[in-house]
Amino acid sequence: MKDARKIKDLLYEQVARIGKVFSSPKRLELIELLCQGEKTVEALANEASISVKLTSAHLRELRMAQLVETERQGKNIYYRLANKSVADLWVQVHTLAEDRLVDLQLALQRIADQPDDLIANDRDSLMKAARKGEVVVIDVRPSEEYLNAHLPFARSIPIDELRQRLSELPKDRAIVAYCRGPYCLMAVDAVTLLKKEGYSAIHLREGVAEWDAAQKI
Amino acid sequence: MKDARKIKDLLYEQVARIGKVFSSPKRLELIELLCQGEKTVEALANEASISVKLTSAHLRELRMAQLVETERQGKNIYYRLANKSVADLWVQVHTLAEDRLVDLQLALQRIADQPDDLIANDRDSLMKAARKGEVVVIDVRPSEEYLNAHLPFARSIPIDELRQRLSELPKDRAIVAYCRGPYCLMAVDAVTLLKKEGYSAIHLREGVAEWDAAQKI
DNA sequence: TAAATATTCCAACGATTGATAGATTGAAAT
DNA sequence: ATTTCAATCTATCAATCGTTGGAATATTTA
Repeated sequence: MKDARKIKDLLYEQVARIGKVFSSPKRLELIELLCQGEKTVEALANEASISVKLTSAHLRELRMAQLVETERQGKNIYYRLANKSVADLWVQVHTLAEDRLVDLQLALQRIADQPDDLIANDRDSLMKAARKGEVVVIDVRPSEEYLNAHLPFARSIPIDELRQRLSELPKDRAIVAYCRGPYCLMAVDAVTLLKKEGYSAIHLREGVAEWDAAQKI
Repeated sequence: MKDARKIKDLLYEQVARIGKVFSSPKRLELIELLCQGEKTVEALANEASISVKLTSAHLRELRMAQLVETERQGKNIYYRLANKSVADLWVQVHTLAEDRLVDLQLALQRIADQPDDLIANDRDSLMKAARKGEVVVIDVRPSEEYLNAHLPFARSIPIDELRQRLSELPKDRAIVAYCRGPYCLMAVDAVTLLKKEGYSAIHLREGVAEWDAAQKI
């Protein structure tokens, strides 16, 4: 059976097509953005700070690996993840990275002012507190992303509007802010602003994708 | 905040270090082998049909991504996965690949003679049947791999010894054979042999890694 | 101490990839 | 029908990767 080798090579090659998608930083960023809901090429390019052309090229890779679907709506072409398990895989990849790579751990620690992990470990108690109204959970992503999906009991206050809408928030309870995930800095900024204004604010590292992936394990 | 961009780039770059490991067919094969237990460089090279040098180079990538650990035992250096979640990630990557890539589905169907999936869907009933002795589950991998970990109720009959040890197996019950996973052809060969010899044999696509990963979801 | 074995390091080759610029498609608006 | 706009395709260059061969390292064995 000499061709057993050929068959195996073919199989692993196919799987590597998926792995390849997750091997480029910019593609990872695009995947994380797509975890927040469908987006146009231009929107993705802006968010990821790369040219539309390059974005299109990366999205082509995603399309060829069958990980995204496209749909034309008027002038624009919207991309979305083909499957929820793509988001789950993204979460598992970055979780493993955070687990194994010291450099990444250090970089993440430098971003957020420490003790915000007490919550990530403890989803149930956060939900209980949110349900009872003991804490206020705010989603600081753009409102379209909130509408697409959000954590239970979360209120939408996009980071751009936060300063003007501070009066909506109570000062006697903790404000928990989250955004797209651990690599999105919007929640960090929100917490910084809130603290400066005298609120007791907590940064939740997880986004909707991380939350969902954690729920089902 | 211009350097928000720099921070993000750094973070995604780190995660891509993990993704990159899963982007090469040969590295994937090495990971699957390491899922079966610790192995020397030479053993890995033989199993993957590549030179020791190339194996060493690929293992270097794995080491730099902190996904494997090494230990010297006498003359040899043994590699093992640094963490169970590396095996889980491998399972999730190849599962997503099988889910999305038609080419891969077709290739897998061509290997096995169809209706062996009835079991994969149905782990509990297989276990019940195995517990009651209604079916005989055999692990056709090398015995070291069996010793490292195996499915409950499984008996070790390495593929090389199967022909001589046929008398150990009953003809009045179904024999379920499994090996390293869906890309390993040992169980397929075992089933082919058993059927030719008049046994009723069933191929279980999953290996220990797949089984474990499925259990905890 | 020398020889044998297992593995890694180093240098080099062609193949592939990420990124950029220019030309092209294809739907929508005038 | 023509213009406009979003997105893709093509060509290109430098950088990186997979692979191979030769030299080097470290450990065991004689």
